[in-house]
Amino acid sequence: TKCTQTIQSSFSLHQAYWGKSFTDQSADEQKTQASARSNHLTVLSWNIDGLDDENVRDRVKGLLSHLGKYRADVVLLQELVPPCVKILKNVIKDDQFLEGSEDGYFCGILLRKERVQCIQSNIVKYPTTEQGRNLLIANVSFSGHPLCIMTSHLESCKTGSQERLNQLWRVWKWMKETPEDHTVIFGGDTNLRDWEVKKLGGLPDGISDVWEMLGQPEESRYTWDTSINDNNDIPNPIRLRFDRLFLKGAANGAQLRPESMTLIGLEKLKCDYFISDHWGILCTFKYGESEEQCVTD
Amino acid sequence: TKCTQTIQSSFSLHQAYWGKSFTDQSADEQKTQASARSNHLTVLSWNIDGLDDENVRDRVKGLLSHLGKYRADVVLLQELVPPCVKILKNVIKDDQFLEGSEDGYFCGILLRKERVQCIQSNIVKYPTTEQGRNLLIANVSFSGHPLCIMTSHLESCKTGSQERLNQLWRVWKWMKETPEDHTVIFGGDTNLRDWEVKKLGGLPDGISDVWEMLGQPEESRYTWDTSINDNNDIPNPIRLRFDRLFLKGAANGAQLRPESMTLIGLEKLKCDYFISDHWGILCTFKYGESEEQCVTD
DNA sequence: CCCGGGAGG
DNA sequence: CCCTCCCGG
Repeated sequence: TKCTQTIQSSFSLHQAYWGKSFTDQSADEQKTQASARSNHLTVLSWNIDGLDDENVRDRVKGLLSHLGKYRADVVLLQELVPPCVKILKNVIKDDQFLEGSEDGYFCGILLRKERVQCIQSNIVKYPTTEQGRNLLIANVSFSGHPLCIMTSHLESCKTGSQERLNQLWRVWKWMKETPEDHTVIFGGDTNLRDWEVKKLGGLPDGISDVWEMLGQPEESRYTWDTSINDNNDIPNPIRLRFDRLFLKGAANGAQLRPESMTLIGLEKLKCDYFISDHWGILCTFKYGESEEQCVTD
Repeated sequence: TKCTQTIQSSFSLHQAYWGKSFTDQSADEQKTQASARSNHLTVLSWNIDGLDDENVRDRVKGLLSHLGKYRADVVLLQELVPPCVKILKNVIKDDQFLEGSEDGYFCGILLRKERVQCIQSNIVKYPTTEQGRNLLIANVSFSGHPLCIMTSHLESCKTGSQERLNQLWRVWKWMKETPEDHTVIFGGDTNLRDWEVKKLGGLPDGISDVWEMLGQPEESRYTWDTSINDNNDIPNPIRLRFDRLFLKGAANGAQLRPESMTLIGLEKLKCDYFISDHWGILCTFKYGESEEQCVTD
């Protein structure tokens, strides 16, 4: 019976990812079609709270449902833990997996192989992290466009402010130093407070906050929100924009522009728990004409 | 016997102040002589930690010994509490007492009547204090010179930084607005960190830090020093210059200049405790020729 | 009246 | 992984 349970469980996890679990098939097909268009790129970033041991199986299943539903071209995960990675690899066969570490908790990048080809990947250490954080980078090709994908989980907690800003500075440095023919997308759990970015003098020239580019939509502002999410049993309503995407455009050629940003993971599981204490960010981008071409047209 | 004890205790307190308790009589006489010279002014500022209930009687006795030893013309005390005030008033008969409040803990000014005549006193509220702090002011006459004496205990703790700087700003404002024929001396527990003064752009024009005027003597730098003072059972060595004196010179006439600054209360009592967690500051000033007169001489 | 860590809301 | 309070170092 133990074996049967495992198979059934495994089956339900595969089913969660591969289908039959969502009723609105037409919406799924629309999304798949959007994603499949070669000038559209979808990116999903999510801190999945692998350090929380509550309701792990239900939560992983919920995660797989969302990954299967949206089939993002690029998935950026934070707080992965080895058991979770094992399950994801077992279920998801059409993605390439990059991981920031092998033990503890760490970031990961999932690339849909038929859409995004990895050229090179890189793990950058934060020399003064006290929480084992690092920066995970993938240089990829998407529809012939060179793209640099980055993710990280910056130092946590209010007390980690100084180190977090050190790390953010390093992320921005890497973005700036990426060859200028590459579009650069960073997505991750920055743990940033707005005043911290101000303290650094705002975003560097050439680097934009994707949420700001989209006009600061209120409904996708707070990615960590204890007024709704009670996974952490925090009684006070606190809402913060911890999870962010940064974009640096390529110097020439087609320009990648954000089209939409949606928060996911907002619904409770049957176990009365959310998939994570963070919402996920689903973001769509489109390659359009470059600025130069627009002007000369 | 209870009555007898009280009389004996009271006697020992009087003795602590009035004499027979210090062996180096010659040093005392020197100090008394210095103080008695009409162009010399002595100021003592001390946070006596009235909120600490340990060894109260021994500590008050120690305080009285120091007050009796130095007989400062002006004594500025912080963290006075009513029982302590009662004792001081009972023992010290030749001083005028000004108090910032009647309950809780508060500042006080003691003026040697035969040397310093109080013209007017004033209590200035800090509108946003969360710790009941205020500014106590005395306009006095010393050897015919108009003098404004101020003391305060600015908002405590690192977290009180913003409020503390509001209060400091207010102190400086009152110093600046004192009639220009008055010399102004502020002394008290400022709880300041050096970076906070920097944040305010340094000292205002016309106001000086007396410790700086004396060339920043290292031996009287730290008035709160857990590397020596273990009253608070803090194992880490932390040294801060919380207690400060500010001086604004008079616009004309004789100029008051600091001559020396000494920390007091550095010795442990028999009960293996210090009088306070702060050292006291004993400062001597001298009236000299005004700058104008120096130049024209 | 320092600082950091742990518990509880 | 919010905040505040309390305690110990």
